[in-house]
Amino acid sequence: MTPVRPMRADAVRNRRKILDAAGLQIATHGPEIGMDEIADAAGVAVGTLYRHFPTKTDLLAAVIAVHVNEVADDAEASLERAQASGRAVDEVVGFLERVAESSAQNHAVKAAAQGLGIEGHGDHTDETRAGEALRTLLELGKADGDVRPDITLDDIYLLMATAPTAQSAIVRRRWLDLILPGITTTRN
Amino acid sequence: MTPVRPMRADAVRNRRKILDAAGLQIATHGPEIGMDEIADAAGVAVGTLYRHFPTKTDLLAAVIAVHVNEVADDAEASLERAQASGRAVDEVVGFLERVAESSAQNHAVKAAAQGLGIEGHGDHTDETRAGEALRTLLELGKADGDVRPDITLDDIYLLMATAPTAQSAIVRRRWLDLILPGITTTRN
Amino acid sequence: MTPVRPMRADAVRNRRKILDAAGLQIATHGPEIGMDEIADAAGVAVGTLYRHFPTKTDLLAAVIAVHVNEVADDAEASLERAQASGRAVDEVVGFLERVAESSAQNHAVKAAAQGLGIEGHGDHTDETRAGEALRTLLELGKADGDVRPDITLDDIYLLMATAPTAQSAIVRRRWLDLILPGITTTRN
Amino acid sequence: MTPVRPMRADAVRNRRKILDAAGLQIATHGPEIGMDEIADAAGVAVGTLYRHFPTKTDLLAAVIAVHVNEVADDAEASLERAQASGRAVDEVVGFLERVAESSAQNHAVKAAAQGLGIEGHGDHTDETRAGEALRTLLELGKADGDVRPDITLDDIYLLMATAPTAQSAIVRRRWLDLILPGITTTRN
DNA sequence: GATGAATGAGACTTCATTCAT
DNA sequence: AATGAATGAAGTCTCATTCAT
Repeated sequence: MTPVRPMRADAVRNRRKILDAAGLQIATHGPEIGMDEIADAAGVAVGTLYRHFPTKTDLLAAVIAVHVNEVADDAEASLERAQASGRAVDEVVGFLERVAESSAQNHAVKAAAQGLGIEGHGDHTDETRAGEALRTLLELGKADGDVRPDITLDDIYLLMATAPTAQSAIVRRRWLDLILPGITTTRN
Repeated sequence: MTPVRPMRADAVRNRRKILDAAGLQIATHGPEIGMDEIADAAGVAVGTLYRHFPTKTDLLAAVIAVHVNEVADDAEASLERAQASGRAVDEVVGFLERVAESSAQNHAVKAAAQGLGIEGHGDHTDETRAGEALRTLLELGKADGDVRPDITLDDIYLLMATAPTAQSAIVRRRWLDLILPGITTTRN
Repeated sequence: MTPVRPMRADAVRNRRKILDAAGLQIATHGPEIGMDEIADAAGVAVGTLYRHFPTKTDLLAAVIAVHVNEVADDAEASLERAQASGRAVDEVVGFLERVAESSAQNHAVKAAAQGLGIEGHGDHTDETRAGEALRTLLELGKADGDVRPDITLDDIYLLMATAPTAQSAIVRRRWLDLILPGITTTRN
Repeated sequence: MTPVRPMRADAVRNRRKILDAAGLQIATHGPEIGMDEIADAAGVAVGTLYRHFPTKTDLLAAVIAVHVNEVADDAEASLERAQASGRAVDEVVGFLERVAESSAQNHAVKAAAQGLGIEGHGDHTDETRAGEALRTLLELGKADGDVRPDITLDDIYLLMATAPTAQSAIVRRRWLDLILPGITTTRN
């Protein structure tokens, strides 16, 4: 699966620079940002950008994939902590909080989240990783009696997709407060 | 406040045709739909479209205003029914359900909803109407003991803004189920 | 078949300007000339060019169609003269001479000629007109005993397609001399 | 005249691979084929291609030169056979037939042929070889009384340049039939 | 007022050529 | 000497907006 010949060091560096710049530009100006601007921001020429991502769509997909990857990492880390601490609900809550917090990546992340539950073309590895970690996390929470027994993985995806990512910390916190009673059994 | 010279009858008709067409086209194809397509769908020429709305932004704003207006109507109707029936929570829930249901109007409605709570350019009459009706509705619900006492108008706006408007009826219903425990006192 | 609403006068003017400019530019610089250059040469903006011809291919096709049309006119005129004068061979020769002479239109005409016998998408009217006139012309020439009896319309097309359109008058004349013995019965 | 430092064996090999690939690609896709595609087809990297041919134009010229060389070989072989057999006309005809037959090389060959009579940059050796052989061949034919006495070398070049190289065998054969009466004295 | 043709900046993408590895 | 990544000018086409009819 790995390419026979590894990428040249500078190519790798450029790929990352482009991905970073694209993520930032898209987050700042939305996906309608021009390819030239992204190339500028990455400090490369357009041609280089197109060598790495033959199409704007490809670039967008790659940016989303990066986020899906990060989300998957986060989910797995959350699960590990939950297994160590025994406080699964807290990790569920923390996970949702952080997802909503990725406001910087705005639309892209939301699209990624929706992709998690809905679409997904190409390598689904990260989607799967995230899904499995989150499912286990939920089970742990249910076993603890802290997560409502009818909550499913799709519910989490739905909340991820509707999180107010572009809002202030206060609003995001309030959103969590509104959402939590629906997924936890906490009496309040 | 009313314009000195009233609009010619056909101009009024055109304005409505354009607004309807724009709403539909935007809902169907997103806001990146071309002005020509909208004009076509409205059965007028672009020039006419631009006479009524000097800018695409203006048109979008007008489309949103229409929805804000509808939402305001809905809010007031909900309030009236609540006052008659004494079941305010039900009306709050129904209201949120219908808002989420405006999926056909997709992006536009969400923008409208966000506009409600956050921005608001031009005539705020409808925003005000909606706000007042909803606030009263919430008070009624709290008085009944059915709505959590800490729920504010902004909370409703936040939920409206994050409703999964573009999803299926099942998903929207599930979202309501997840959301309701956060705003009601219902034990379940 | 004719559009209900006739083209606006200025649109017609522009269409012609574009077609003329395109013909000249293509003849001068080949079909790889840029759309912007053609627009400039026509004295219009690119947008106008694209309004009239949605695609470069469409423009090329239109330019060719113009030439096919001219060739058809020429063929019919040749036939008429032949019927009047009774000298069909002379008209065949003259026709071929003029076709080779359209050097200004270079590749485009050659493509058109090839299109006559081979391809042809859309309105074949002119192809048909040219074909019928030329066929009759050949029959006349054969009846006179001046055109070899085995010469077919396709032979004429083949010669049109291989005429040295881009060469000097002297070369074109020499080409005719080389070609004529093959189609005429003239003893020399 | 020979380079001081002989090419390295692998460089020679690469040069030939490139030339072959270029010839094939150009014949298949036309001269607008990309340098990368040619390099790929040759199994080398673009850099290597550019080391051998500093410019696309240079590469095209080299491809043409290959064909000119082949044509020269063909012309000389034809002459030799004519001298042996005493049937010069047959060799003229055969030569033209084979030239038209190089359809695979399409545009390139035609460009080469035109180059023969008109341009010619760099080493004219092959042009000269071809010219001398063909001229002698014509003289032989005229001496036999089979080739029209007014036919010149330029006439042959003109026919080579206008041969329907890209057409089917049937069409090419028909073209020969049309052309031959112009250059031979054969009564038919 | 309505119409729809014209405008032209800007978007995405390609490709001959250069240059670091 | 080969490799293939980087460059960036240029090409085709779109679309919000203007303006002659």
